[in-house]
Amino acid sequence: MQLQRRHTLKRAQEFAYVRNRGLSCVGRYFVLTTAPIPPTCAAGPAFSRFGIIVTKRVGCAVLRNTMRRRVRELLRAHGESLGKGRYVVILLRQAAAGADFPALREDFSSLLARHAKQEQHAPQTSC
RNA sequence: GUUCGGGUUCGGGUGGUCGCUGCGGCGGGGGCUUGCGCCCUGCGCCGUAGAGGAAAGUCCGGACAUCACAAGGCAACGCGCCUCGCGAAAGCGGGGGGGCGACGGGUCAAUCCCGCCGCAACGGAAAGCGCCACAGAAAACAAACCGCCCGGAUCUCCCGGGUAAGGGUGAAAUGGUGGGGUAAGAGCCCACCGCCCCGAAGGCAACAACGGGGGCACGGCAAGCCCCGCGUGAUGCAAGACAAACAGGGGGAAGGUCGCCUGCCUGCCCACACUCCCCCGGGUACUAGUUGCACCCCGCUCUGCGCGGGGCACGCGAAAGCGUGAGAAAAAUGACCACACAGUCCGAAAGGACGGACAGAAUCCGGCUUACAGAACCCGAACGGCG
RNA sequence: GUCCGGAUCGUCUAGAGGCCUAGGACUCUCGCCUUUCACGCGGGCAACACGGGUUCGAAUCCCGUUCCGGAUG
Repeated sequence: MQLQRRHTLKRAQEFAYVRNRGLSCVGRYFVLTTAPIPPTCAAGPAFSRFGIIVTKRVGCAVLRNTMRRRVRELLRAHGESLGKGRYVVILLRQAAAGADFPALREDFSSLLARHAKQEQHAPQTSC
């Protein structure tokens, strides 16, 4: 799937919305949180929007850039299974520092499966 | 050839598939227009460009911008041997001078001299103030604890005087060695060395061969205050410029006062409400607008960052010349695969495994500092081999 | 991004070149007191972020590094 500028979350309000309202799922390297797109958003739910959080405790700037790019690549390859019309926030944990791409991919796909299961059981949260 | 030290350059390569951001073209969509057409775009395709030597730390210096305009003084801050070169400046480099430290040698010995190597923010301590703990008799300007010598005495012990050679303390103690001299001593006198002053060959200069004079005083710290010389207005692209909408109201300040080059003062200028401050209220398009801002200037122009000319920087090259010129904005420059090339580990070998140093542009440029695997080249030193 | 400031026991701090082998309070710990606990009394452990330089001598002065914090739309 595509991952252009319009597919990214930008404002602090949007990140706070996902953290307050969304369902989260913790893996070895990531914390995945998703929420339905808010009705106040003027844009249609034609696509999902993603935000990646890489804090300073992950490492120096070069390492943070590399990890963020690997997560972007994961989303580009596997992000479609999260469905459309959602806000998605992915937080990199400290253990992810220096993890290579196959390990990240394995953890991410298992996290996606668990997240889909959780989504089925949980009722749709009211906005 | 090996090792060590210093310097310069480079600091991962080639190809493929998929992807991201900027720009351009074509198409799509939207808006305006009767229309030609113009504008916008969070869309698609194609083309093209896309992290560093330190991009880092933010330690210096500039460009640029604003503070209405330019000026002087004080304060504050920075720099500080001489000379040459580069540079806008900061700074960098070459050479030299004196200084300090280690080593070796000279010498009876030394704080002295010579050689060699290394180091440094290296103006001034006889302009002034301050500090120099402990120890020591005494720590900065004069003094004398133990001693030594002379004289006296109530004669081991005390008193007066002379002395600064010896002892001990300290980071630092009133020039050093030898000789003369003396009651004992002392630059008291002499020789050599050192030091200070004057002159001076030489040197662009810092400096200084050498000569004369002086018995010799002037301890250290200025990365303590300070003095001398030179320099600096302040604030920083979140500087600033442009554009939309709206609605203003109330209170206060000072009459030579507010503001002003924003640490202080003077001077000058402007205003006398159109100033400044406070409070209440209103507006805010754009996913925080556009620009500054991504080589620059000029010309042509089919209006396309297209062409031409000139200039700047960098790279390649012997030269002529050729090539290149990131520009994001919750922030692109990536992921994977293959092949060679370095590197580490295991192994006798074949081979196998691991796996790319330090590190990510944010207005730009020049330096400084810090981090750094490895490669190439050059210079110097030591050791060894061959001729 | 730009511009500033700071670092001392586990915590909060004192310190302005020698009195510092760094003081105080809380904490911790040992003992005393008490039938026991608390309070109190006495003792102990425990720090100058790191690396250079100036100086006879540095927590203090200077330079660099590391870490932490603040202001600014």
